[in-house]
Amino acid sequence: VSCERIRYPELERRPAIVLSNNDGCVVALSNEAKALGIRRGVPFFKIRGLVESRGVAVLSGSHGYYSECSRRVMRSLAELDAGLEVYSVDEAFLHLPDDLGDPDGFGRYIAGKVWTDARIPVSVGIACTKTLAKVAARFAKKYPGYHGACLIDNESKWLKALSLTPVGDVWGIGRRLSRMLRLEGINTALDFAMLGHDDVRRLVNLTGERTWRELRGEACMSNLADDEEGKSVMSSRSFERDIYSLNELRQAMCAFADIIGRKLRGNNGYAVEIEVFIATNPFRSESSQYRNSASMHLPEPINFTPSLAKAACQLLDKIYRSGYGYKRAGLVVKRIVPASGVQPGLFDDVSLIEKRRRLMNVTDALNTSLSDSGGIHIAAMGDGLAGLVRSGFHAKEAPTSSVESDVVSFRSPH
DNA sequence: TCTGGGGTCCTAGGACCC
DNA sequence: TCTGGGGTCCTAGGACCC
Repeated sequence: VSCERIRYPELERRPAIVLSNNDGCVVALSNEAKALGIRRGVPFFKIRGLVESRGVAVLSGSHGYYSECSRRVMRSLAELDAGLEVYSVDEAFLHLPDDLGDPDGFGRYIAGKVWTDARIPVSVGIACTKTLAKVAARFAKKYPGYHGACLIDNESKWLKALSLTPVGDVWGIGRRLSRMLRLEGINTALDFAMLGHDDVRRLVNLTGERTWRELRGEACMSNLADDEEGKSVMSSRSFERDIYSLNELRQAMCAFADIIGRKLRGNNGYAVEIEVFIATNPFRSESSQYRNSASMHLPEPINFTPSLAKAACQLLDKIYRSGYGYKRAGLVVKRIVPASGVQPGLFDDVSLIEKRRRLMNVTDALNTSLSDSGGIHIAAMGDGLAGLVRSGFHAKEAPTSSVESDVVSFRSPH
C-alpha cells in the first residue's frame, strides 16, 4: 500500500487494500483498512460489501512495481554499509557495530534516510538477535511514539516487550504452534522464553527451540548470505475456471517452463530436478477431489526452456486424470546448480549446447524489449496463461463507470 | 459464484546397504 | 518355534515465513 501511495497520493490516509493474483485474497492493506476489520488473507468476495459501503480503495497487485520500490529501499539500506541481508521484498537485517553510541538515534536515522531516498515508511527494531529485533520492530510499527525505531538492550525492556507480545506474534510461531502453546498456558513471548529446556523440547521441534534460544538472546539464525544459491524456483497459478483438458494444462505447464527458464538463466542457474503438480479446487468440497504431483531427476542440469517444457509435459501426462476440474497447477525446479557445476555428458554434442544457449540469449533479449507485445515463446505454450487466469481487477467488468461514487478503483496498468 | 504465489526447514517412515 | 544392529538416502507431508 505504501508503494501504491507513491503513485496515487490520493490514497493517503484512506483505507486501501491490494489483492492477490486473480483478485482472490487481500494480501496487503492500510492501517485504515485494518481499522475497518479487514484482515490479511481474507477472500475478496467476503468483504466486497464492506469495501463498497466504506469506500475502500481496491487495487490489483503490481508485483513488478513493488519489486522496483523494494530495490530502492534496499539500495538505501546498503549505503549504510552494515552487512545488509535482504530477507524479503519488504524486510531486511542490518548488523550494527557493538560500539554504536546511540542505537536509538541511529534507528531513527535509518527510517528517515529510507523515507528520503525511497518515500517508503519503514519501522526499525534493534536487538541482539533477529527474532528479538523483529519483536522490537513490531513495537516501532505499532506505536508512533517510537518515531520509527525501537530498541531492546536491557533486561527491563526485554521483560516488558516480551510480556506485551502474544506468543503467536513471534517470528517462527504460527497458528498451529500458538494454539498448542496457549493450551499449555503459554500466552506471551515471555511465557515461552521462560520455559525450561526440557519443556521446550517436549513441546516444539528443532525450529521452535531455535526460536526459544533467539528470544533468550542467543543468536542462532544463520546469515542468509551464507546460504548457497537458490534451492528451488516455482511457478504456479490458480485458474479462473476449472480446467478439464490435458491440452490446456500442457499449455499452462509450458508457460510455467517459460517463466522458470528465464528466471534460471537470469541467475545463471541450472535445474537438476523438476516437479509438476495439479489440483482440483479444495474449497469445493462437494465435488470430487484429486491432487497429485510427480518429479524426476533430469538427465543433466538444464535451463533450456523447450527441455524444461518437455520434461514438465511428460510428468503431467503421468498424473493427469480426465474428468476432474483442475483449479491449480504448477512447476517447481529444485537443486539449482551454477553453470560451473554443469559438466557436459560424455556423449553430449557441445555445439548443440552452445546453439541452445545462444537461442535462449536471443529470446530473452527479445522478450525484455518486447514485453508489452508478448514477446516470443515456444509454440506449445499457445496463448500461455492469458485465457486461463484473470488479468486484473474487474477487468471483465466495466472498470470505473459502474463503481459507486465513493469507491476508488484502479485497473492494473497491464 | 467468488479463496495467491513464492519459498525454507524438519520429521517420519520406507527402501536399501552391510 | 526361533530371525540383529547399525547405517544412508529419499520422499511425502506438515509447519512456518512473507
